Amino acid sequence: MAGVSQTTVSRVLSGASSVSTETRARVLAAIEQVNYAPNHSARAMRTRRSGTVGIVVARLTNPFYPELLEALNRALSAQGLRMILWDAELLGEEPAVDAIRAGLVDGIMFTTVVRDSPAVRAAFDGGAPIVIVNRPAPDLPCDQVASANGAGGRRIAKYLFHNGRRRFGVLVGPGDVDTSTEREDGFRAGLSELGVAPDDVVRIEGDFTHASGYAGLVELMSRPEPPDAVFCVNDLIALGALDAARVLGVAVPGQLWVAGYDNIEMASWAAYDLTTAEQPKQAMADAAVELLRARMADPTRALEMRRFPPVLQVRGSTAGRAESGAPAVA
Amino acid sequence: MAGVSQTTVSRVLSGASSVSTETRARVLAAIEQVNYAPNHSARAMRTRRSGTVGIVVARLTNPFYPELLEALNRALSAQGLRMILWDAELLGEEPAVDAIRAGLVDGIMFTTVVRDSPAVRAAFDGGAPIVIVNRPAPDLPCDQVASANGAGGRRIAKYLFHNGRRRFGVLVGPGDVDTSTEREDGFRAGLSELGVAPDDVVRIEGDFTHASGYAGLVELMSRPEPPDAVFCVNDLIALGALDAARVLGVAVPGQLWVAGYDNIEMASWAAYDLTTAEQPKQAMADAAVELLRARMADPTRALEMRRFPPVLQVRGSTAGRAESGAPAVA
DNA sequence: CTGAAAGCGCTTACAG
DNA sequence: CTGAAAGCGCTTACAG
Repeated sequence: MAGVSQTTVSRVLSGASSVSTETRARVLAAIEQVNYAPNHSARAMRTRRSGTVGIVVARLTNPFYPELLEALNRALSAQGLRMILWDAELLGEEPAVDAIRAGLVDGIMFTTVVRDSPAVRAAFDGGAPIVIVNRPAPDLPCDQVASANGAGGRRIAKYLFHNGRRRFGVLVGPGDVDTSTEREDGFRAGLSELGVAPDDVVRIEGDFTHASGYAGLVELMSRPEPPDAVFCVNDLIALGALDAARVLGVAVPGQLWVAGYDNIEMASWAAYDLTTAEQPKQAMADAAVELLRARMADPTRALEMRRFPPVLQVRGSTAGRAESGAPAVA
Repeated sequence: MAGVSQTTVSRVLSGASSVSTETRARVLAAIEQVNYAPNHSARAMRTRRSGTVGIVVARLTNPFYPELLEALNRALSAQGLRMILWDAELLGEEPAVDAIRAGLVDGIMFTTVVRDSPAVRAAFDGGAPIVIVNRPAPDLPCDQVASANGAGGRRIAKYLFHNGRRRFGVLVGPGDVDTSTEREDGFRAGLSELGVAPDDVVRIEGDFTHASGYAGLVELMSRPEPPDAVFCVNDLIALGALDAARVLGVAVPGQLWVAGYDNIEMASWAAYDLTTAEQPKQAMADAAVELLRARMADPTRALEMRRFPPVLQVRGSTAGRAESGAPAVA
């Protein structure tokens, strides 16, 4: 090399300790010349830090997830961290959990439902740095970031009612997924506070897909007294519902109002123009990274659950009617 | 531990060398009991294999990329590999290239335009295991996988012409991106072979977004002699164009036919029902992984460029007219 | 079939 | 400000 010890090279690379200006220059020149790059594994082995965070996703076909992924990538990059991606549908959550123990990643984030399993349970109980984003899981002991789903559902209920809607449909996801149940429960609670009878809220369970929303709306509209407003627990379902309305010839918003949840990019496109509860994805991603780093720094700190209030985006699928506008007659 | 040497443990873990049945059982039991997980960094340092592949993406907001990402993830998982994800828009391509030298990843795949830079150039010239997927880059020396864009464009041209279309618009991406120029050139070549005058093909340059397609169609339809068919070089542009048609009151397919390229999931939704050239994403992803592994195994093998012929998906945006149907009058 | 030893490429006390 | 030495946790010849 260029006349100095390994130690010194390490020092100029880390920048932590002091090195004479002249030596530093000499080392830098040598590095440049040899095109030297420090070995990641060796460094990770010594420091016990990989600089990498595991992200567990599923259903990338729901545009919400790529959008969240971009936000997470931005938040991680800002902290000099990188992400390794696992698809829970392909492999389950075991590989991610194992990766923590193997030192492959410093921590992981789940953006999906976390199925309980011995390995998963052991990781949580062992206090591994894990954050759950987007899907609240009250019974799992880890830091969490989620939308204030209940408040969001309630807000949409009030918005629809105050604008004259009286017969409601709600298109929900699988019965055991908290994002869906929280939004639905909030919605129903909001309506019930306004005096709407439970019978005037028709519920159809499906999954978080376009196809499910499509089928759900077809079913709703085939009822003797079809609803005049439908709340879909996510945007993808709502887009499916709007497509079904289009095919059935149901006028939106003339005959039916539709609202979603998430505010994915497509919700704003002319074909849909969907009123929806926006999740502040970047803020949520930033919070998730912050919580993960805090946990890594102090494994004993108290668990935190951060809820982000959604912002109502009013668009054409509810006639663009202002949230606080005077009640209109249906 | 359980009465054996480190060497023996390593052997039962790797499974390569022979270990007596009894010893193996004893080791396995101990591993189970201690909940032991081998350290990834140490292993990677010794074997000089990380088992990880870097994927460089951008514009996850174009649904084509999440779909490709899922396919890549599937192909990599099948080989026991994992992926680390970089967003080129956030960080450029340097981190990925550096990661190879640092041994963080065994190779990388670019799914985006690769901007030439000293570091990038050095990696390519050094014969690093790199595969470019989706975006052909003829001047970069590495294995590549791409759609047969020229053939795809030509095929759409013939399809439209043989079904009576005579005045054409083409909505293209940035002028320096090969996917766009190849598709456009194929389209124009196909029309020219059929005797269509270049003046009957109006070209509008934009980018690969919904907004760009929207604006492009508005411009096309404002011309004195608007086209009766528009080819969009990707689906996202086509969806924007269809939304513009909807807003302008231009009937599709009555007044205007629209075709895209990619066959993203949304192309099949009722709101759009878009005729498009499908890219066989899983086959392309499988090929990319195969090429990368072949390169890792033999750095001296000849460079390969694999082209995948697209499959025409005929839908409502071109009246669902069969590809080989008798010419209809416009 | 099994083990002792070397070494992968770093960082970090410990000395000077 | 700089260096020699130890050690992170594995795998892989080399012996037996």
